[in-house]
Amino acid sequence: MTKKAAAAPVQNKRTAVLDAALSLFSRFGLHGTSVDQVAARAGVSKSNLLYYFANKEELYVCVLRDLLEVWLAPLREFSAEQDPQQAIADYIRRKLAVSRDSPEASRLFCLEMIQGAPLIKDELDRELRGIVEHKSAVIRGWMDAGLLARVDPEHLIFMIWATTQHYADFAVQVQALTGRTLANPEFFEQTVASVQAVVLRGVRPR
Amino acid sequence: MTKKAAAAPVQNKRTAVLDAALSLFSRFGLHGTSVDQVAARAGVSKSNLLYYFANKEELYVCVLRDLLEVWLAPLREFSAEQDPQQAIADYIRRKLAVSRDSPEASRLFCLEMIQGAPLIKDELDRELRGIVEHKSAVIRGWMDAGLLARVDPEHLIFMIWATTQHYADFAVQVQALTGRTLANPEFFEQTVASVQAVVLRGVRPR
DNA sequence: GTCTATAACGAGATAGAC
DNA sequence: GTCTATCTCGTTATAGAC
Repeated sequence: MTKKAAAAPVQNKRTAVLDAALSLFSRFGLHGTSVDQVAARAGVSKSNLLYYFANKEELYVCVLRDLLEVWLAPLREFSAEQDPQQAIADYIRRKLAVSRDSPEASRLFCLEMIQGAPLIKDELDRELRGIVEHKSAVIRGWMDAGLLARVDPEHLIFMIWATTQHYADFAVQVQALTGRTLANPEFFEQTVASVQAVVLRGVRPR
Repeated sequence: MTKKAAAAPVQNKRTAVLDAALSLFSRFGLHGTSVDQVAARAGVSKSNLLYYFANKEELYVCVLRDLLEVWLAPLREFSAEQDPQQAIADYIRRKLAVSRDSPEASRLFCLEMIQGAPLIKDELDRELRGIVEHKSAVIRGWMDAGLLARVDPEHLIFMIWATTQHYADFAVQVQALTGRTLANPEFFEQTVASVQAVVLRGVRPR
């Protein structure tokens, strides 16, 4: 109890710093963001921040690690027990919800990927590869059973990833062209429906 | 003639610098790249580079301007005179060809978008908005004529953009998961076929 | 047009008092 | 744990000779 009471403020500070860091790194990148800026936004001093995180890069990696979990969660839920059409529809909705609720995480993930993901490449290779292979096998099973039209599962997965992330990563462009973002509930539902419609028709068996 | 002979080397240097800059900016971003690095890669001295470009930001904006043209070209070609299925199939192929041939341009474009495109937002608003509205109208016309299933044209365009760019922007991830990139001719054709298949079936009228 | 030298600044990181 | 002060280095940009 006493331990928890003492540790809580520390955790709060760490969290505040991580939140501030995500927000700034996702907009300006690692090199475009100064430790000072992160500290200011988190409401701590620079040297205090550097007491919690040994250096800037360690902070960055911590942010990325948290990120990876958010990014992977919807894929982990993708289930083999469901009806295939329903599983895909649900996955699209969940992924779009992530783009709506954690656009900064999505953008930083994208930034990191573009730069070759030097800091999380190993983890990505290990973690993601296994999950994707598993989910691809599930999709392939559905196709074998005649429940889905035959398309390369990897390309199908890429298409869903790319399309759903686009609304977070290119939010500025989407906003410029449609006047809206996923934060608008009506636009969110319209987007879910459109993406689901094209993808589901695209894999519906003849 | 004499003028051209004198101007050519200068143009070559400018071009070399712009090429080097694109390559580095697209990997490390504006702040992650030093003028020194760009100069070294272009084979000129730093101060010489700063003779051609007043400062780093001007160089960056020049790179972005060239980029925008590459990025917009396939969309401009998107024609209303064609058969809709063929027009969409061609557009997907051309866009994937850009991802294969100019992955750095695609990545820098994405980087810039994520950061809110502060430097080219105005141009983007003007240029892109007009084209997209025009192409959307064409697609809507096809739908009205019963040649395509009814989907929101903007979302359809986003889906094609996102999916085709993904192979450039997330090349590292694609490589990690499939072992290949668009540089592989076989993989390129397989990708074109998969994306076309899903999208075209997705918009095929009932 | 091209180079060397250097000014001027910003940012990451550390030292040490409290 | 938190602060102030400071060290140190990399980088942009300029000055000025050739």
